[in-house]
Amino acid sequence: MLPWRRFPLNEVNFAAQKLAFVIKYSSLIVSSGKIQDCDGMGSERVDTEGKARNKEAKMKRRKSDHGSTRAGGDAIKNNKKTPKTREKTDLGESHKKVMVFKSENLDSTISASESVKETDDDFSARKGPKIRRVKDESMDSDAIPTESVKETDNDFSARKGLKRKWVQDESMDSSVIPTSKKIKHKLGENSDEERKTKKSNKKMQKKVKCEDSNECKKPKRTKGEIEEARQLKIKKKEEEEQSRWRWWEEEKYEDGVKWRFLEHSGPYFPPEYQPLPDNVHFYYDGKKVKLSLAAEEVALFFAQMLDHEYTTKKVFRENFFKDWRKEMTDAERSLIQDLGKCDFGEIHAMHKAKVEARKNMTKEEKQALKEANQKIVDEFGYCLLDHHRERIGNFKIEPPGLFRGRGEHPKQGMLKKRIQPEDIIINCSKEACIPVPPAGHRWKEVRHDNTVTWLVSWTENIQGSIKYIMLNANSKLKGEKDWEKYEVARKLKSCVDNIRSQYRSDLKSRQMSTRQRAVALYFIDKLALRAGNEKEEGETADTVGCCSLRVEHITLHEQMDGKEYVVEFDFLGKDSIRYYNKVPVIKKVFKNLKLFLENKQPGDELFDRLYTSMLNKHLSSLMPGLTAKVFRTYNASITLQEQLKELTNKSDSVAEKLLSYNRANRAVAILCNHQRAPPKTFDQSMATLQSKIDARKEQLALAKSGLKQAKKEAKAKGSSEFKLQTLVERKKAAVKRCEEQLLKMEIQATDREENKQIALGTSKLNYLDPRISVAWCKNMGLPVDKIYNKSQRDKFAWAIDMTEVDFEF
DNA sequence: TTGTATACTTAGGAGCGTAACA
DNA sequence: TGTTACGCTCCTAAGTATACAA
Repeated sequence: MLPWRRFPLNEVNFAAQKLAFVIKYSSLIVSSGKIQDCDGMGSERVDTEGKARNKEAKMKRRKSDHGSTRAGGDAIKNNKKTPKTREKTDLGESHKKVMVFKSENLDSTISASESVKETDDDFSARKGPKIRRVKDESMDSDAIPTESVKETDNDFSARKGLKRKWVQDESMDSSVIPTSKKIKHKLGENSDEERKTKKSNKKMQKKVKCEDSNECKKPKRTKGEIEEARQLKIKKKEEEEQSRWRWWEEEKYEDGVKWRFLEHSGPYFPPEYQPLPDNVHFYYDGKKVKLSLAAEEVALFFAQMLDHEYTTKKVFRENFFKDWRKEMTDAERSLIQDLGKCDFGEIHAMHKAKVEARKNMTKEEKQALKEANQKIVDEFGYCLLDHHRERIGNFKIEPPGLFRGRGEHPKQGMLKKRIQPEDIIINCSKEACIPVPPAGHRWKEVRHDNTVTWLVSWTENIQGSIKYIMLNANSKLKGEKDWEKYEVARKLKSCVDNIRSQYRSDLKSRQMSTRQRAVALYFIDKLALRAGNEKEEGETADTVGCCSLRVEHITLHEQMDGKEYVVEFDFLGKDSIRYYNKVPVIKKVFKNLKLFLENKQPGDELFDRLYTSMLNKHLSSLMPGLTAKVFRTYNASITLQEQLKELTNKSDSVAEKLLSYNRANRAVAILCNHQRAPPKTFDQSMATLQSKIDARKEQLALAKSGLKQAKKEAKAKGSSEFKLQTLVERKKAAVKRCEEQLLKMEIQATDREENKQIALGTSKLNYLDPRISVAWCKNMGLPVDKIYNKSQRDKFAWAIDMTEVDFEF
């Protein structure tokens, strides 16, 4: 049976869930929908007072906890501070029994002999005075034997260890580096030209379309021309391959040094604001008002967004109006007091017309625009890093506009100010040509720091955070980091069993903070949750990760859906994406969670004695370089590898193999909760596809009855009738064709439905060791470009080049 | 020791171009 | 030939992790 057949159309809504059953960690199903609008759930549940209280209490505890380590453990503090909790720590009869961990999945790491006993004594010890004498040894780095972290020959760190002392290459001298072309900053220079061209072209546009439609047509290419183009493509590919910097064959610099020579053209600034044309007006309270340039520009930002839901949100409108008024003159400010009385209609219409015009540009206009953009890329889009020309990822300064935070962001609608050269810090080599600032301007600073990878930085005004211009994903600096990331994750593979044993035994630690750490680690490992750093309140949307989970985010069920000890998670994670999951956990985790919840309000922190910094410090003591994030990479990659093994056969067709690859990828995306908003036209396109399927089914039925009829006639008139025999053959072929088309459509429908809310790209680009995919392609006899597009192949060039068929993550 | 700054990765959406299809 | 769906690129927000200064 083909894999897709496992999910017939009428069950596709459950496809993602079903798919999750084939994942090793069967409890990882995320059966949620995505929250587009954080309705009551978030805001109702958020007990802001509780959060503030929480934070303060946590801070105090942080101080006392540090002290308590010396004083004999935080259990004492716990007793002092929360007597009620202490009274309620009787975990019942079950703790008198010997507990044996279920031997499945993650749990399998604990053997029967390792099963943990937890008796009332343990708890009374935690409660009683004895604890005062108990030294906290749980943080002892010896807990995991260092021998367990073995390095293999191909280990990255081993490679690091073999570091060759960097010999100053004479050719790196700035005098030898070809001087970059004269760097010229054209603050908005292009836009004028473009606008003029567009204007004149616009007039001609319809004429050209009607009169010269024949000229616009591409002349049909001859066979020779097609072959020539093919050869050219191959040649280009070869050239590209030859000119590729094979940095993975070179030695790394000493720690911290990122480059020896760096030269670039600086950032590309967005065009200056162009005032509204005379026939476009803003109205306040029904009266025409001519705004100052600064106020007009901000009004345009708002008008441009009128079709977006953002502009209907109270917070967005209030923030916008507040910031807009700051840009107004005194007179404007005293006049414009109510956003509801503002009429941006004409400005909005002008913007829409511009968008429409851009869509309707002629081929020539589009080509001219493309060339102009290419020119900008050529000038600003590359830098010289050591000997090599590297592509820059984001060389354009972010244009001003209204801040679009995700979810219920308290700062949405605020004005994102225009960045000036005076805000910009340039980073390049001392020997390099320093980029020239736009005429009449100067840079904030020029520095020469080769321990960082950024070329340009500035501080944005919304959150006060620093923005950077860095290299493209296919660059050495990014690739090397990526490789290193996967090597650390691979290293975790060799010691994950020990780490799991450790946190399992920590589940019955006498120290509350150690228990909390153990439960958090259990979640991070089992569910691939993010660490959950602390966030400044009121600065961002109310989202959480593992360590910042609050009481309101989990519900405990002793029994649920026929399973024991189920934890129901419901919270907003990164980007305000909802995480909803019902997970059976081991009894010890469940009991601990019960304990952590005691005497807490919904807005209180679940892990009130845990910080990501503590957690990571502990993890790095278990394995160098280990942080919470590494578990996500490790579990994602190992899941892909296992799923590929499970789902694919060498005898499968190419289509089947690719479907299996996507399914394995999808399993990881579900694990990591990578969701996307269903495409706007999803229902419509599914309906269209379904009607096509129905039509095809009818067609098939007709074809089948036609075939039956033809066979009947042929039989009646005898097999010698040649014409009738041909007709039968033709009908047979029609039926076959119909069936194949139907099959194809059904696969398409299933695949589309399964992918409705799942984003595969994020895991593919950030979590899946590319060497697994490359080795799989080699094993399956598939070209890598079946699974990686051009830019992905560039990003993973190191993996494509070095991976052998027998690679194991 | 703790808060803050900094550097970097991870993330989903918008918009555009193009392949597939009727 | 026109329409539609989808893949790709760009954009920038939102995380993680750590270095550093008070």
